Amino acid sequence: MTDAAKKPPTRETHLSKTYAPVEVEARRYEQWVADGRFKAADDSDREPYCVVIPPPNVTGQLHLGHALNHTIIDAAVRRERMRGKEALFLPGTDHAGISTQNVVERQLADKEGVSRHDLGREVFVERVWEWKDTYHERISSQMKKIGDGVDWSRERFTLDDGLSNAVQTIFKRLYDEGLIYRAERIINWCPRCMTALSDIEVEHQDDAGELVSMRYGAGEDSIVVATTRLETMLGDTAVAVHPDDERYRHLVGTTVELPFTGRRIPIVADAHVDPEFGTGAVKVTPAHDPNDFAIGQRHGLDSILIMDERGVITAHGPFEGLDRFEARSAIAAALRAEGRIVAEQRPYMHAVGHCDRCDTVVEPRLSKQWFLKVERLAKAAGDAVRNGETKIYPPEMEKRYFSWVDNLLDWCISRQLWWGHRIPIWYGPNGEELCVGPGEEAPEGYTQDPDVLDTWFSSGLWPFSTLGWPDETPALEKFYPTATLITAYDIIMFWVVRMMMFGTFAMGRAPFKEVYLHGLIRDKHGKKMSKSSGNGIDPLEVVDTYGADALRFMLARDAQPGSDNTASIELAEISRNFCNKLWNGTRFALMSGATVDGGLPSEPSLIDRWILSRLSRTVEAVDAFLDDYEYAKAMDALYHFAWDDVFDWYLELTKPVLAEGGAAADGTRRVLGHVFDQLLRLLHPVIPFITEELWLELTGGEERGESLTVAAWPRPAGGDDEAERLVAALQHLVVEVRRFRDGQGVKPSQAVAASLTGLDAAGLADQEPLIRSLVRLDAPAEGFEPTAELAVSDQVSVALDTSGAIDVAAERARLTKALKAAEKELDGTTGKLGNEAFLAKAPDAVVDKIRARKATAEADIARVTAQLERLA
RNA sequence: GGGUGCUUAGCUCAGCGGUAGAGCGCUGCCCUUACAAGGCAGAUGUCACUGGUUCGAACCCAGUAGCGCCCA
Repeated sequence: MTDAAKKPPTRETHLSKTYAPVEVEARRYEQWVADGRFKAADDSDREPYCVVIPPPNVTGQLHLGHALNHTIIDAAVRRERMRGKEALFLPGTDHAGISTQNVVERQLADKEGVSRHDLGREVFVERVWEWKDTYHERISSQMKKIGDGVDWSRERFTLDDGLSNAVQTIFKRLYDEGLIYRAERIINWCPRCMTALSDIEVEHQDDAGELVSMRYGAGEDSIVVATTRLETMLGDTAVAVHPDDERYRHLVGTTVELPFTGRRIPIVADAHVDPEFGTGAVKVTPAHDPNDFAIGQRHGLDSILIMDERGVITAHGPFEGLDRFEARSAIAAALRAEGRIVAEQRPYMHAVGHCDRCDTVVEPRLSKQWFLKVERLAKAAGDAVRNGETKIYPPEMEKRYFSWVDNLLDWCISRQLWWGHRIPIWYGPNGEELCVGPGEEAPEGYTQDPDVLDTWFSSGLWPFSTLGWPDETPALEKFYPTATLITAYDIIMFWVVRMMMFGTFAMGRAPFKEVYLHGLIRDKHGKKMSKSSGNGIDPLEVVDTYGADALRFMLARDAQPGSDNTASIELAEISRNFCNKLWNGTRFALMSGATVDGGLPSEPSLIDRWILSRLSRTVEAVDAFLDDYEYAKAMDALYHFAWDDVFDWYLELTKPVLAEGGAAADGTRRVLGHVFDQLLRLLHPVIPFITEELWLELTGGEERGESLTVAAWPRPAGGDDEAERLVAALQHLVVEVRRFRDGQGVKPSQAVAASLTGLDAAGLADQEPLIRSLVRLDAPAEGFEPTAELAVSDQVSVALDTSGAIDVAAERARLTKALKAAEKELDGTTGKLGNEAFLAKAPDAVVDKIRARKATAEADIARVTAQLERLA
């Protein structure tokens, strides 16, 4: 035998002693992009797998919620790429109309002291584009840092030419089908953003206001109404009561004088009035309240706007020029002076709508706006899920989806902004209205509607506009409908429903086969993370400190369908530790001569069979979990396989074998190489950087232009029950001996003479040298006199000479405890088996199991009792 | 007010009808040349409460309380 065959070949590695992510990550990402690893082809024969990114706001920055979202998407796409699909993670950003315009306006005001009106529309929009270009770079670099494997050549922006064309195209189609119309309605108006909002851009918060009851008119014919928005009384055009309300029946049809205005307003009967609320009489302000508007329509009442677009009172009279909240107090004072205030309830908690962009109290306001008629579109969007065309994960989220799609009201799509897609409607000199499609021109003398469309109108087209629609592009042909949409559940109504509506309308097919809705990120106290509450964790800081892989692993190992994620910096540290363990485990395997050359041995040893079986079971589990978006469970399975099976046991078990050298060592080195090869593949979708670095080192594939990004995803090779059973017995034996040694205060490094009996019967005879090596048991020398005997199982026992007095008390305490546990088990099982009803009704399998447990308990009691007696 | 979800070890969460689990934290021992960002061993629970169904309930049903989310 040559020296080379005898000694395990060790390998030089240039892997550092601890894992240094920052150095590895930037280099790897650049290489992947340079090698086109994330580029998808439109013309391949591979099955398509496409996920479009939920477009972040182009002028924003990524927070942990994005990091979670991107991790899940990226892991899904990377896995499918490894499974041989034509995988496309399609990136892009949206223009975020209101918030971007707000930010730029604020900056102009602060730095230059000018408003957008000073600059004019054209110049202002140019300035926003400059702003966009600057911030776009920030988003892209953040995505690169967290490892998003996107096809950068396909990146889109909601305001780019192609997507603008898509917006104009669908607008025209919807308009021509009568699904887009202009109407005067009560809409949500933000007096600060000075634009209309859709219903879902209004956030309701419970605010402490006041409920004021006041008397209109005087004497017999007077009536008391209550309101939280006192200032709107200037626009009242009626008082309404329920038609069956006896208290007011005599007043219906009469009029009452409205204070300050000199107007007489009618008292009308309307069945929608709740006679239980307040006095049962309500003031009616059709121009400033949706319910009042409906009453106004039914009774032919006037609508009087009393404020301008900034919320300043315009009604003639003493309150003109006051802000709406100043007017509220001024009117209260004036009413009080006239003795009209009947009651005041303060504080009065009630839901108040706020602008979700700037938190200003929203003013319901009569206004002429463009609307999308949603009934038909929403029906199709709902049906796509009902008939299984699109499957929602987790299924509980369907309820949330249906509750939106089935109760949708017409969508106000016009915004009084300059940053966005301008509405393609032109008005003629004689009041003509013309919708201009792509490539068409409005006639001379026409002027375009000044408003732009809601940002969500363009993001609703995202799954097909980004693939080239309305052109029939190869990309659209290949990748639509996309495989899955992955996004947080709080965006169902904003985005998911709208893409489903537009997708079914424009394409005739729903845009996704599956929708996976993940949770939100909260801090460790369960609070939603936000900048304002100061509990936000910046994902880029985590990347700089612990690495992108640690960030991704942290997020993925906590991602359970249907529940929110808790994040804290400690969790990132735990994940970093896992990466470091993986690094060192692989480094050790390499130094031990792990190799992927030569294939697996034809007759693997018991421990090799065992780890291959564990590997196969792990592959099966991981696949099943990932197919159901069970990331937390998949990560848990991998974590335990890696750390418990591979690092804690297998590496230790191979040490003596490899030190011995020879044919056995040669086989083990190949199994070792295979196990790490497969483990790194399994982990790659979630922690791509470190796995790529290690895998290339293991396989030497870099010179051959290989990459883990396109390596084949593992397949289960089959379990080995016998090997698992035998190694479990071996582990049990090892743990028992260690526990005994520990209890006796024997140092781990101290060798102890011992004889082992019964290994044959346990099927572990061949493993004796391995066992001795693991727990430092020397062969008994001549004149061996054991001082203690350990009954490890029915079959195996270990006699040891601990070279000194046995700590009888410690051992007795331990055995007594074991005895008590066994007795409790015996009691429980005996009780069950003595129960006629249990024997009669429980399934046979359960009864058998209880019988087996009883037998085990009895054997344990006998064994432990004997040992206790021997100790005495 | 209407929906909806949650309550399991100190913390974050799995388990969802047949021996209560994981990670972190905690205790003791160990710098055993892969890793102290580590190793070995160990302790830890009236599974929110009250009833019910069942041979058997953390798990199913009903109610109560607390917390959260969505919508008005």
